[in-house]
Amino acid sequence: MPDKPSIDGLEERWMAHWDKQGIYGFDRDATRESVFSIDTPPPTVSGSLHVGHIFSFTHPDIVARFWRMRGKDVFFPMGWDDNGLPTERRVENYYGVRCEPSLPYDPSFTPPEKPGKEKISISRRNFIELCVSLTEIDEEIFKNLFRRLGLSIDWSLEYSTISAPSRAISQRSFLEMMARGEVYSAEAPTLWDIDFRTAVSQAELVDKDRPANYHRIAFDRADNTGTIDIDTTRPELLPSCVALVAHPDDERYQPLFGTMVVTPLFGVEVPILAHELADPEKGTGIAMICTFGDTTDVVWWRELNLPTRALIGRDGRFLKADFAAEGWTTRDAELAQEFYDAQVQGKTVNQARAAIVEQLRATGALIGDLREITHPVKFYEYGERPLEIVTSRQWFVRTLEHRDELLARGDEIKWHPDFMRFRYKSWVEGLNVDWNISRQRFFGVPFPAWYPIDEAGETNLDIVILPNLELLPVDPSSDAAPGYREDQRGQPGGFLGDANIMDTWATSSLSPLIAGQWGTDLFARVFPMDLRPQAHEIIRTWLFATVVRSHFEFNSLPFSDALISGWVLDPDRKKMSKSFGNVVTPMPLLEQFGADALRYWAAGGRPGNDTAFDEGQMKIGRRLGIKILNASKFVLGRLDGADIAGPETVSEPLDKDLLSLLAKLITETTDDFESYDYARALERTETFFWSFCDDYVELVKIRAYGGANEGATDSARATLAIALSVLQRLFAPILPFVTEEVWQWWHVTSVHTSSWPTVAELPALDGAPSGSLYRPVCEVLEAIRREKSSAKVSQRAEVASVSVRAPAAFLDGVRSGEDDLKAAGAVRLLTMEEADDISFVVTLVQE
RNA sequence: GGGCGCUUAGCUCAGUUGGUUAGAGCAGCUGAUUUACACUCAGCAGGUCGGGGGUUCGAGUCCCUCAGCGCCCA
Repeated sequence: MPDKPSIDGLEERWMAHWDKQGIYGFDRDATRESVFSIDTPPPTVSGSLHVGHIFSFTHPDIVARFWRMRGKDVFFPMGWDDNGLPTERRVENYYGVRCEPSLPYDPSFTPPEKPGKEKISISRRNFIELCVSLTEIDEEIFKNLFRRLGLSIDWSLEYSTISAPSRAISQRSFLEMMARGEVYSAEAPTLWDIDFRTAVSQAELVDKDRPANYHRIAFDRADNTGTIDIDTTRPELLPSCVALVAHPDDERYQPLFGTMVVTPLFGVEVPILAHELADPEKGTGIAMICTFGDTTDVVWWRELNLPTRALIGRDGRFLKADFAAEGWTTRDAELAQEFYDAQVQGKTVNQARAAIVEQLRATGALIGDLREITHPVKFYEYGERPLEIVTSRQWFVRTLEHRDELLARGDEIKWHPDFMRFRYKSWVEGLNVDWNISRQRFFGVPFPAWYPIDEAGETNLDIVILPNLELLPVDPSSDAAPGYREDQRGQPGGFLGDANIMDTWATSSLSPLIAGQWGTDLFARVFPMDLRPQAHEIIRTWLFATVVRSHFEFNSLPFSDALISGWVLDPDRKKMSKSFGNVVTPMPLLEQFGADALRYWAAGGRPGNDTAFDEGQMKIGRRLGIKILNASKFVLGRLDGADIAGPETVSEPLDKDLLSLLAKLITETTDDFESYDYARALERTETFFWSFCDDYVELVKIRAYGGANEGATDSARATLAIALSVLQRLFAPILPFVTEEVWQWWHVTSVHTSSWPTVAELPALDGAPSGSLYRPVCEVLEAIRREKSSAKVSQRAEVASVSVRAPAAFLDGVRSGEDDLKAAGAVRLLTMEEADDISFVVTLVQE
């Protein structure tokens, strides 16, 4: 025990010690019943580290530490989500490169020190190599932070979502879904980002409010009896128009249902149809359906069996169109073609809009002025331009037809806090397309699939060649299809590898399988997991996807409980995010306040509660740590090391009463931790601890030094020792470093592998109501202090007399601490008199 | 448009199933000072519990309603 204990430098010392002792290692022989398993969120390492990582990873660590002390074999792995578009973007910006799949591999390529003005095009393999090497560096930085924070991770269980084992598991799960018919490929309208040139899924959409203009356009009725006006924000899609639509109850349009109109400029005949999704309040109440302007168009197209006239290409420019083609009834195909070829084809959306609007105005089909509006537009979450919907071949997981089962799974989860179940429910209820898991990108898990090329050189996408499980992981763009030679790639009679990669969530949703090493004996020892800790913004992605995969693969939940952390808000209560520029980086904070102090702040964030970044709380946490050091030093200094007395030594009623309060604290905090209310447990423990230091320790200080009554001295010492031991352990899950420090002053093993305190280890209580003695004593002590404070004298100043008038029960309490009160308050005379009300008269010794 | 949260002291938040005079910490103010701790201790002050209505012997807590903030879904 040091003379001057210090809060600084504890992290380094104890981390090294824990590593050496391997105290957080998972017992590979543990049975499922004895295990508490955590499906740790694999952070996206290409994102920047911020204080939110401290916040949200502290929470599961507190839970892990609690259950470890409760005797569970805690399975607490760590993974890194490195595959996916965020990493690609980071590599592109970090090195100034761009992936160009048509380029050959350059084994001698080294990236420039600093990114140049122009992006360098490199091969897919070179690009992926950069992704791998950069994520390794990023992962090391994250790992350092998490170790410094004291997360009780078993680092031998570390994984990454792009590693070979992860790829093998991801591909295996895909193949099993194929075999069960849960995944399919189809040519379908696809949400498409024209900059990243990839499909995205519904879960990756965000609505952004954007200004737009309503254009009122007149369609001639086919029988020349007049015109129908529609409002649209996307007049450029006029050549893709396949119908007009109004609400079936809309009396204005009811007579027109089934009749035909003619599109302006292009002269294509389209029907007027009825559908509930048409909003009578919006514009003129009748809308044009184009293939495809938005997701509602897709619904109309599907449900009304409309033709496809998709004209926007994967680069966001208009494709070729043939107005004389079969299925198009065009009044003057030649005229339409001429205008389209000259003004629309090859143009971007904005260019085409300008040309079409100009022509509409010239022909008089544009009615009145444009009307400015602001409306929500769908974007890919990382995208800069609105999504388009293009037709492409993609892999889909069947979620829509399992909606009811998936909703039932959501009900089965124990959510902390409970109201988070609504996030899941409303998401599942709002699903409108199957889960698209294929991406036209580079750094991800490839689909284990090839397609045969016939003798004529045509690829047959309807025949999928799949590998055997023992070959996994495979890369169809470098591994030949089973039964083929590499030189048959792309040749007539040969094969073609599937060039797509999987969505990041398609792999990270297998985190329980990856961390649990599916296919080995470990898996059954940890699955289904006990806990999924995560942030609420990824309920619709990671949590939902994990439930889907586990439902299909095991017909079970992947975890029983979900612990949802809130956000870290800046002091102005705005969400911390890179784009706001209000992100706080954690390392300087760790250095300034220490890990325990940051954990203290994080522990104040109840499940689901957004929590303001607050250095004040960190200071308080640091102060608490210092107090624990000093209080421990004092109490342990009162005990002669060797003869720490057991519970049977506690003889004084006042001491027993204090311990009865401690028993209550143990019961309550244990309940709190079991129900994931670590914040409440901390609050109770902290309150008890400060009162213990300021009141109890002060009261028994003199007695504990030793005096005439040996039994009373031993009783005080034993009580101090018991309380200290319990308090150190109650704080341990939240403040692992300082509690380890003080624990090892009097124990040879770690506090983190000690057993959680129980009421049973305390002295048997006499059944007296908790605090009935201790509290009156504290009240008298307070009265004495108050008097000294208002007289502006030292707390050590002598008191001539204290007279207490109170009911008998209160006086019994005071009597139990009579000697302690006189010693602690420097009181010469303490008198008691029975009365109905409580009152004190404190008379100081006159100087 | 539907849903979910939140609104309590200057600030950050507790307040379990309705029950004495609504709590804590920080900040503020007044003091104390060397035998665990100035990285300390004691004390004081500070609130119409977002507004309105209702149920009840009794409402921060339950019901209705309005307002503001935040988020989720469409």
